[in-house]
Amino acid sequence: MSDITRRYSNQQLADLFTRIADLLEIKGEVVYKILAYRKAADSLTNLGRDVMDVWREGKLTEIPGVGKAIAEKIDELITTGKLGFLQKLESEVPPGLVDLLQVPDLGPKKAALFWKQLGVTNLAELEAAARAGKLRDLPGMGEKSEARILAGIEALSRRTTRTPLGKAWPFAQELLKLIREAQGVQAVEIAGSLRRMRATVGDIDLLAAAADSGPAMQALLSHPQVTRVMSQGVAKASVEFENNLRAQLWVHPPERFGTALQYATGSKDHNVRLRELALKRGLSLSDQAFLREDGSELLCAKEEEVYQTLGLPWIPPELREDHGEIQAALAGELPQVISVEDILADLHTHSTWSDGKLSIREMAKAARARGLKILAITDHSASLGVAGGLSVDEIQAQRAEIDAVQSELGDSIRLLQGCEVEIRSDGALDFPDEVLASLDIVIAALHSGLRQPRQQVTERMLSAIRNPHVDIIAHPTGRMIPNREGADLDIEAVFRAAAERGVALEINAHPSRLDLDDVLARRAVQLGIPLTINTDAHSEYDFDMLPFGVATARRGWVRAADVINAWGTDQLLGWLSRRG
DNA sequence: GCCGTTTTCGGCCCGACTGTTTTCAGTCG
Repeated sequence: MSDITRRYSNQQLADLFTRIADLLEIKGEVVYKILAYRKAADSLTNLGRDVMDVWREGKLTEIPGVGKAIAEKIDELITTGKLGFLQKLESEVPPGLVDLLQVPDLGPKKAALFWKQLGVTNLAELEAAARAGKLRDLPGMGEKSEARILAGIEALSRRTTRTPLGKAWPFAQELLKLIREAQGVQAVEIAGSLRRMRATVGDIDLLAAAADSGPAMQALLSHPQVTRVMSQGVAKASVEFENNLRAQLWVHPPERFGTALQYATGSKDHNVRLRELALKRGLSLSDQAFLREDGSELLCAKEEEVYQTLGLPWIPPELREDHGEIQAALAGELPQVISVEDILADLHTHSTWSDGKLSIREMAKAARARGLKILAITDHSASLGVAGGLSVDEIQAQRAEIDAVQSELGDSIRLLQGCEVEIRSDGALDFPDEVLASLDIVIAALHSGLRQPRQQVTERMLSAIRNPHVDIIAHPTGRMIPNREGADLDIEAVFRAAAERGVALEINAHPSRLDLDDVLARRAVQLGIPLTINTDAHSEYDFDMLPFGVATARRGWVRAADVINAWGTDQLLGWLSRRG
């Protein structure tokens, strides 16, 4: 085997193959080759393992969607740091053209048209050509199309990235309420990536059931914050809001709601698989209905009926990514994924002792009101000065207050004293072992030095995991959505150490973290690592972020048995006391 | 370019909407 010239992350490789797909598409290559590159890119993003490890094992072609040709390209990249195929492609198709594909309503055919007819090679040149009125005279173009592209370019500069789940969800609830109240609306549901609970969403997809689509459509279009109506038909409309969010509403008759909801929920790849399955059964599946070979329709009012018709159990939306869920469902091996009701404890919360907004008593009451049986107060340790970290003396004083609140609240909820202890930049923990030993639960976390080199930051994490008093690693990668990537951890090494020591890794439920993410959570489960889903609550409101963490776990195929705070009280307390 | 209860070649999903067109191509999800 040749040596490594350059290390690539899964995402870097995925981005390169996406780029190849974009360039090939503009070039006019056959669609299935393009789809193959996109499939490989998606597969790499969702692999859950470091592709470098897979390469080292010589098992690249075992990655779904990676065959001989793409494996050779990955190998060439790693061993030489370059890819001849891509270099040649970029000499044939100006690389700046891929940016054009970001413009709404502008796809590869038009990008090629502007390039070949007008010599446009990047976004700036396209904008200039549009302003000069040069687009409208091209074949298939007109004044409206030109204006649309210009507006799209401007929208692009306004737009940031995808919208975090935590921002899109409450706004969608507001829209849902509005549409539900419209006349004749029998049902309305969130669909798309938001229903699948992806960490970020491109837009908000909504689906309503009504015999007459008019009132539901009108309800959306008349929302006071709508700044632009992007399309508007009988069955579908899409709009943009002041906050730059976009929403899309489909309205279908109630008797067709099942197929429509299934269709609108996606993912696209999941739907493609379902349609393939339908064809094998002599049925054609669309958002409207199943079509039999004799031309008659089979309608589904409920989504369950769509799956039933295909011989499948209903598949939870969070699993619908074509990441093996259909094969698992066919084999009767779909996991019973965890639900919010399974969570009986919150093991990572803060009080006014550090940077929380509520006292221990208030936190305990808020947790109890939400049905939790156990609450761990885990304030920050001293070196996290910005968060008012506690000194050793303060930690000891805090115990008395926790005991007092415990005796006041009796058996209604069990309080644990813990700490979110800082993993210092040299890898040492913030408190001496005897202090950690006195606590009921110890969470270790990185908050600083996240940009350290891979080996250094990984070593810090490993030394924390190896400390016998550490029970949980909070938000392991330290990513912040949408702005900060996680630390450059050798996550496989972290997983190995956690599996060996039985240390639980957290899925932090806050929508700005969701860390571990779905992909890593799934890998952790495969390795038998205990997980924990916590809110990291700093206020009462934060407790309500739990569903985001649970959804992330569901996306990672996590079952209740994999999550220590979904265990029974005795089992969890037993686990903690055995760890010491 | 990938893949295999259709198996080493020949397949690889479906419809709405828009703007351009007089019947369709491009884009999107």
